[in-house]
Amino acid sequence: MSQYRAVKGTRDVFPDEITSWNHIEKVIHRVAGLYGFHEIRTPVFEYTELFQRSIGAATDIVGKEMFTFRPEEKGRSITLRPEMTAGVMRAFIQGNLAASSPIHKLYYIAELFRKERPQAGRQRQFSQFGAELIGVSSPEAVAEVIGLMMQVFADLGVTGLRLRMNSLGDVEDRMHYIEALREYLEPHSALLDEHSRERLDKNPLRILDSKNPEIQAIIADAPRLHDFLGASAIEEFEKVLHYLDEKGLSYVIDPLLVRGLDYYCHTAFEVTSSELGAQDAIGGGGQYDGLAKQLGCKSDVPAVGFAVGLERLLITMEKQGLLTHVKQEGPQVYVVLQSHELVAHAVGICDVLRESRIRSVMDLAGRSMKAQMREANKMGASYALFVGQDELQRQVFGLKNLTTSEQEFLSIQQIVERLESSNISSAQ
RNA sequence: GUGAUUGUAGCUCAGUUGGUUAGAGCGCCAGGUUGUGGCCCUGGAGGUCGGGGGUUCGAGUCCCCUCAUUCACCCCA
Repeated sequence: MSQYRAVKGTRDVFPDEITSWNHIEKVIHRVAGLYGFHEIRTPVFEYTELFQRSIGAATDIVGKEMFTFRPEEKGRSITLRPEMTAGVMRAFIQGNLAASSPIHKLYYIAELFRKERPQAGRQRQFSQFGAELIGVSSPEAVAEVIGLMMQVFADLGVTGLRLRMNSLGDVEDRMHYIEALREYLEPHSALLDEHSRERLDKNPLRILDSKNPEIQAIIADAPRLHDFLGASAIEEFEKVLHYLDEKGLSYVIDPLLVRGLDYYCHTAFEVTSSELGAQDAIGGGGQYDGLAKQLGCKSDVPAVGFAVGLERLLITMEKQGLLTHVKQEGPQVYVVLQSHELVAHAVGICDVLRESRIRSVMDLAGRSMKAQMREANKMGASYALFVGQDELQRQVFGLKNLTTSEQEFLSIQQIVERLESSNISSAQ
């Protein structure tokens, strides 16, 4: 056991798993492009106030889950990003993107950090793919964003997901509701657990999605958020649902769905996977029409977005057997040396092959031919190319097809031609 | 932050009521005649049994502490 381990809640991704990641990322880039979204990258850390102001100082994320530090003793406090929306919005405002176009469609694949106790599907460093549509948050825009997210799942072959929808109304609706909820809960406060009691004045909405059955019983008779929504909010929400119907996306309306970030309003949604255990949210998002202004933007900038947990997506896909076919590509040629003294010739041959874009490897460890053949086989090489005294003298080398076991003797030039043509056919 | 769980070779795990040089499978390395893989066979390397203390004639096996893991609460993607 090594003295040095990866930090708690972090992990290494080794080459055999990278192929799965590449596969997922490729689909994300393709689908995002299909919907006209452009990639954005922002710094991994931001000034701490950005998150306090956007996510909400009373939220758990900001309250106790952030990696915060002060690089200079008297300098400003900095935080490793616990989510992406705040940073993207900050960049949007700072870069004055609004000046170039009223609408911006951005997406990202990014590493995030949250100081939580690690558990299945929950790491301290994790990655999300997400999209932010900034400038409009009409029902069409909301539906497009949800459509993008669901199509990524669909294109990856993921099944059995549950999409839950809710409307939080506008800020005023919400204020009224929070008051009513607080009024209802106050008399029950003795029955609430410690967490919920604390939230009662800080963030009462969060009590709604508590997993504690006793609290759920109390919540059952609580006033409903839906009854506090204005007519326009209801109308908008129904339009969103209509678009989802049109797209053939199935969903359930969950009046208790509340998201943990303060900036959400109107439509909120979450996708859960039954393959996941306790941490079953694979993606979620909603509208955040007020965020830009909260961050100092002069004009109102409505927006919608979502984020998908890539580790959770990966776990789900693994459980559904969607990654077994994604394998690392083996080399086309494994150059087998008769003896290690000929190593310089093998280097030269590899150079020639690689110049012709033929993926080739050779043994660098000086192993026996048998070991080299075994490795070639294990790597999934298509051909073995034998280099020995005879070959070098005659300048004709044995090329063995490792699937058919057929072997022929060819010059390097002929070998290059042979493999280049197989390159072309495999590319098609 | 709280609770529980586990911690023996690179990986997955066995290790009987505490008793001699700690095992298996897979993987790795080398062989199975003269320059050639996938199957099979043989051999080999590799572990201060997470770390520290204690009980005992004797501890991988019991006790305490510590570190780490995993799962759940919580939170969220």
